[in-house]
Amino acid sequence: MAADSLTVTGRRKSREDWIAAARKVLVKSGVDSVKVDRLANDLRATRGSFYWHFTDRDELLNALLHDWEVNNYVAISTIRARWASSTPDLTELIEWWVREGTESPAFGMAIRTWARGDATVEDVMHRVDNEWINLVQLLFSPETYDESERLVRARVVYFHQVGYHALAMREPQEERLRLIPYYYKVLTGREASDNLFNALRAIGKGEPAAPAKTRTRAVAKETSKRRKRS
Amino acid sequence: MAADSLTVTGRRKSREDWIAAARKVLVKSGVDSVKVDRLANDLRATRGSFYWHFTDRDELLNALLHDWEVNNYVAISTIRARWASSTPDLTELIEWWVREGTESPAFGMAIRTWARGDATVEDVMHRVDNEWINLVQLLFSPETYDESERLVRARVVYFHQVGYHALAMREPQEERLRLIPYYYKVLTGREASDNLFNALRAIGKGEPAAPAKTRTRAVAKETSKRRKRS
DNA sequence: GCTATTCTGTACACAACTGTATGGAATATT
DNA sequence: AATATTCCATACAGTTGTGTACAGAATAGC
Repeated sequence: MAADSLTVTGRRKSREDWIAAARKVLVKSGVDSVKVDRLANDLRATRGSFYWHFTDRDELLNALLHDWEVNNYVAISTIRARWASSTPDLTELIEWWVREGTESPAFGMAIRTWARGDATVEDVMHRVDNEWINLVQLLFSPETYDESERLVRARVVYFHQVGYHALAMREPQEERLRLIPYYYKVLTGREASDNLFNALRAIGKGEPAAPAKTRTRAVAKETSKRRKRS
Repeated sequence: MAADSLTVTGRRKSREDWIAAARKVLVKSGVDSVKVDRLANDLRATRGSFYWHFTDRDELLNALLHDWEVNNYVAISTIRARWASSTPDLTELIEWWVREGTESPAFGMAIRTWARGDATVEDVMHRVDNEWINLVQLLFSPETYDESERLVRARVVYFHQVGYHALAMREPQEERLRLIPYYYKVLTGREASDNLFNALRAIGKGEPAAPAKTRTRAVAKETSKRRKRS
């Protein structure tokens, strides 16, 4: 439990250690830079270890993709569950997105680029994106908005969020929080609620970022089935 | 002039041939897949040729980045010029973005991923993004919107567009065009203008896509100065 | 047609990777 | 403590890639 998840010196390397190291490289330099050879260096281990945990470089890549997929589904259904009992509100999403730090969005971006050259990855990505868009649509009730506008509003909310990450914006948290009510207004067409202001205040004070933690945790244990990369 | 820009069989390979081939790989698989070795295969040439045109693999990469930057500035200042003489309207941007086909946005995405691992690329990207956002802000007059709302509206427009590309949405042109008036309404808060409908009709009929051509044309000739990749 | 210049292929030296085989270290089990 | 199991380092064989050197082909200039 006394984890030092960075270089993981000393103790033996678990499957998850390799995946974590791989994710770091994936995020920073893309799939093609994920070389077991370099990971071994990073982890101060040898490739011998790797090939005990994984049959293949491909299996590692599968694990990476699978983790991302699962993390997203977890996030989506958590929010969906919350929205089943109370009125859906953009605040919930904003909170989630603001809290997910810097690692998780970068992971997403890496996946998206990867998807351009690999049909399997692209499929996963599209499935996840569709789920998100479906979720966001719940924000706009069918009574108030017609079918097409609902779709478009949901897309704008989601695209805008993904775009934000794509730009790798690095503005101070303070400024980001300051602007959020404006986003709320532009995206929903309504003035920001008290709910939102309270949530922002909480985030500003550095509350324990529960959601972010959930999203980062590795999940897959056995994805073994070989996936052919196009 | 009788170009067959794909495999470029027969005739000698120009610097631009190499760059074009490289861009194709960059877009599909990321920087780290841009290997002079493979490009030579693709072009049915040998590495000997490459190393006459370029001192380095790095020089090729520089050229790629430089092209992207210039293409963007060209686009931005074209629109800015148009908006100097007539009232800025989102229609102009939408036209531009819809027309730029599938290659150019993918190029942008590749650059964005590349930027995560290379500070120089990141700088270029941020400069370009800022220029775009400044441009888009012209859509929202300071008389009608306060400073922060202007910024946020411009961002939402731009982020949303980048996000759209990040998702690699592939819906039929028809459907895309159908939804555009809704986007217009959501993004500006106003109903779509006649202008827009006319523009959409023109695009629907497959007008010569002038802007897209401009953006795709290679530009750099000598970028030689070596850039250190982090 | 001859010469100068521009471009390309081939050969060489070496670095970065993948995957396999295997002996033995580290840890758990009794 | 002895034994079984899990995990890792090393050595080997092969592929992919970078960059240099140089001879000579292709093209342009005269």
